[in-house]
Amino acid sequence: MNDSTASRPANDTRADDKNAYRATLNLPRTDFPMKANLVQNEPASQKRWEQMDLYGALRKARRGCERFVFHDGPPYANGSIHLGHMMNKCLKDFVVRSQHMMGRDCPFVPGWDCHGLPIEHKVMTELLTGDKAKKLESLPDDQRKMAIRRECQKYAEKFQRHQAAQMQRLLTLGDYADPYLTMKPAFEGATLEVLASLLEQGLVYRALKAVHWSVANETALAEAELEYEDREDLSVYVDFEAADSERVYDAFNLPARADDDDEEEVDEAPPAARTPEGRHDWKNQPERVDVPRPGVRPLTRPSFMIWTTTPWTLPANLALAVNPRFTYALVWIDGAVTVLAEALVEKVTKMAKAEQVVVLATTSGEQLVGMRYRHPFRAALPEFRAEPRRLDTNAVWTLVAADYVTLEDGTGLVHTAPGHGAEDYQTGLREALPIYCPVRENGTYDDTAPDWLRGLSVWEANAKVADHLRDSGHLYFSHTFTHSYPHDWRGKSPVIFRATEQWFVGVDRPTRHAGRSLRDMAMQSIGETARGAVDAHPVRFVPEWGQHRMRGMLESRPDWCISRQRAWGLPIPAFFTPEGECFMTAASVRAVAAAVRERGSDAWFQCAPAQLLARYNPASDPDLSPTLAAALAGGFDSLRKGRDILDVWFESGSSWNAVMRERSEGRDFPVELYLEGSDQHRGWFQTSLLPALGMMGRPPYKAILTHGFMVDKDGRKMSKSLGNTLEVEELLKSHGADVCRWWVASLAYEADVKVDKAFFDVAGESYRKVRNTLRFMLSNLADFQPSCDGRAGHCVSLKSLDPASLDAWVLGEFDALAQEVIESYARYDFQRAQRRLYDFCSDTLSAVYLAAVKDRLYCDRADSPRRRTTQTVLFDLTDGLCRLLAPVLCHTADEAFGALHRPSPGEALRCVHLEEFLHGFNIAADSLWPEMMRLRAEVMQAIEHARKEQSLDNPLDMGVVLPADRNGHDLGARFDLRDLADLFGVSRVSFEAGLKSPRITDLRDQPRCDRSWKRDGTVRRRGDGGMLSDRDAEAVGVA
RNA sequence: GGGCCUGUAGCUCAGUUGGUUAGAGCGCACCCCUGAUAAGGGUGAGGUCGACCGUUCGAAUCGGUCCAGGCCCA
Repeated sequence: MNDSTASRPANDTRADDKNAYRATLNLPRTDFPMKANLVQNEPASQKRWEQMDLYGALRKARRGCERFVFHDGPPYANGSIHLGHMMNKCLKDFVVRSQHMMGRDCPFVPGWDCHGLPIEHKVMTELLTGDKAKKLESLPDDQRKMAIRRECQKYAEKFQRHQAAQMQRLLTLGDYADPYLTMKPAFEGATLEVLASLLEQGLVYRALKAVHWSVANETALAEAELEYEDREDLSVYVDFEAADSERVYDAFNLPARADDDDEEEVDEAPPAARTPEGRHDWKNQPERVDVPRPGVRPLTRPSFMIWTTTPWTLPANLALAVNPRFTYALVWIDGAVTVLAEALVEKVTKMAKAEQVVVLATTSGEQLVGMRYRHPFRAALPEFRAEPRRLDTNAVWTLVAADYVTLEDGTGLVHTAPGHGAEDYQTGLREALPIYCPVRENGTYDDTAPDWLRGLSVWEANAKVADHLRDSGHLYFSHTFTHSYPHDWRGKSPVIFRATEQWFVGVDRPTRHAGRSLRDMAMQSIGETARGAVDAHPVRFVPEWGQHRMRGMLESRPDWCISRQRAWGLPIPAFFTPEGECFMTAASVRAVAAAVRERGSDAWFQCAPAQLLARYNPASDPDLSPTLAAALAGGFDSLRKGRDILDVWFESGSSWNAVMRERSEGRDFPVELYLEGSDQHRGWFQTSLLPALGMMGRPPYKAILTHGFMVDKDGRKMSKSLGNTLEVEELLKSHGADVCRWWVASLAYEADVKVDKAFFDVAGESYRKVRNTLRFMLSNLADFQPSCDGRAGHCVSLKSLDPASLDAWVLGEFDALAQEVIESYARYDFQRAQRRLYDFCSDTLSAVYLAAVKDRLYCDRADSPRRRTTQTVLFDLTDGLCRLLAPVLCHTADEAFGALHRPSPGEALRCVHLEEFLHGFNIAADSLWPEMMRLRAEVMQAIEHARKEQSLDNPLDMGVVLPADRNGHDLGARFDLRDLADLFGVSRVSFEAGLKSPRITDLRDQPRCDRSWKRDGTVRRRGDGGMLSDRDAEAVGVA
């Protein structure tokens, strides 16, 4: 039993040999290695947890407990995980594991975003570089799309598996056996059901939107499918005549002509003749016009000059944009009066080689807003189709304000065609202009264009329009020039901007929820007070400023365009009658959703309309218009399937329905928490919020937690081109998952996070400190048998612990630690938890408690009550500490936990992840301990002083005399002097009344114990010939 | 250009409602131990709190401007 007495010093004659009694000590030993070897050992933990089905076991163990439902935002199934994923997944795992350890039932289903352009783009690039391109082109549309879709699916599956493996290598816990994938049939069906619900409420509509359009391929293109190449184009400067000359001159503050009695109007003649280059040929005019003087109102009609490199878009011109903050000049240029930005007058007139330029007046752009003008070759507007939004045809052909107008090029007035430009489109929406596009899919003008352009292609139209403008006197100047222009990445053909029919979710339309709009509901749900009532339980934002961010975005967001013209995605199940009428009702979508649940979204491309609508009955569809009802009466055979697919954001934004509600039969809605990067305020947080509000009337989450982005050590963004990125795989290979997790836990994640290789070395250092602390405790429990399951063991009841003892002190410290760490986990303040845990290991344990109890652990008789008490404390501390560390250091905590609870033969290894937190031991430490610890700091300084002044190096050569009372505290009577000596690392301690501060005494003339090396005053020569203190003599068994 | 956010010792972070000489840890320097040893312990030096202006008896903290950086837009 007591093996320390088994052997005696081999050569007890050499009393000065410091190692004489070494063999009689209870020195630490353990199999828990100092070197973690995480890279080798973590996969073993991973395998162990898989074999015991840790996730399933937890589900079972927590069944019926309070539920904490946490929902994963799906990363895109493309490439390897990067640092951002690593942080995100670690943070999520801290939540999952800490909630479990708080005793909650916390299911977690990892998910992947599988559809969408990036995958389709990658796959198409591969298909096109191979020799399959020709074959693909020759296939009918549905078959071609199926061929692409099959490749995309393989690609998505491959990278989903790849990323899942990487995330598991990060030791994250979740239902990896059954993740959610947005391309799974059940998910797709559930997404369509969300769409049906919005459709049912009239929130989904079809309208025009300007998009990049490939004329050659007759398809819309995404930004990623564009390549910019140089192209030569015709650049034109065009005069748009003002409709009301006097109003323009008023805006420039030119005094009215009081001397003209007859209120002579300005010249109504057409603009002056032009030179072949388009300049005004004022010298050759029959009646020469005098040059007006500055400040005097001219008699000629003024024009607004614009510049464009796409003359073919001029037929669709509906407005001119000015920047309200710029100064505009009224300029006489060779016989004509024109308005353009003051700063550009010189540039423009020099370029056109103008001969006579006089600035007559200036005014601010703001003054020009609202002015009307005449279109240079259209007298009247075409009929505009009724749109599901308000149109203001009075706004057509007026000057509007736009802050994107710059002074870099052109004239400071921007030709605006809402059907042919992104900014133009936005301006059009804002000003309630029609989205007018007279260009057909094949790039030719339709019948609404002027007759001299009808049927012409836009590329031919450029010159024609310029000629027409020149002939009519509206062309000021033209020249060809080369610029970078978007081209179709496949055909390399130039792309145009063209308004097309798209599907939208309207955010300002009344829903069935008390008639409130999605926008109003969204504002209320995030606790926004400005618009009226606040939700009883608004979404909680961590950190709080997330609410500000979301508010700003919700306030200004336009309707949501949910359609894309691609192959790899979930089709929008709209049909078209032969007459071109669109057919898509809630009931028809639900019928298609049923088919999709069975066959996947491939069904759309593989089945005939009649099959897709097998579960649809027009007779019982309340949403069917009379004309549609008539069209469908004869069956579905004549229907054509729509070619749009859903925005992938709509799919991931429906995951609360497709994953959480479906898997829990509706119970898990709303979920507790969404946790993503701050970019998701516009992304997933919002695209989840709107559909959920529409369908369920409330947000899908109770709280939103956001984290910042990874930047390099200088605070710059990380990018491959800057070469400042780090690979997760390499970090895992060089440091292991636990060190990476430890690092993530240490972050102030709400702001941007600086990353550098060196930071992981630092994290590794502090990890080792924690690990060594655990190791040291384990190594002093090698001979300790905890009492459990009724078996006899060495545990000592801690109930009777002296509150002034070191043991009571450290247990009190643990209680405070546990409380704070658990609270921090609950608040998602992992940084605080990590810090407290580190400080506890490094300071409370390693530097103070363990250093102090070392002597009794090594030198006391192995089964002395004092040693066994301390071992009991060590055991409990290690147990409690492993649990607190487990959510972060999931491998190391489990490894240490296993080493602590050594299983008997045939017994299963205990897993810390199935345990719960220990909230503390309820041991009250003496209230004088804080004072004693302050005293300790002073003793340390005094010791340091003694080293320098008295050349006393070894603290065991010192004694400490303490003030018996301090600040009214009677210290002398309470504490165990041996505890205090150990606490200071000296040989002995005494108290002295009236002393102000600690005093160091020199004990070098006192005998030293050969075994404990202490000079405690009881050391004398013993029966075995050695110099031993009383305690050590007893431990060795000599008198 | 707009919205939101960040900026405290070389590095990572604390600093409660504005109130004494601004605190930790890492790193660094010096020292101790050699019975936690590719460990452990002690002491110490480091900051005009991004810059400037203002409010106040008093500002890292409140207000304004600017600079640098990030996310999302344009």
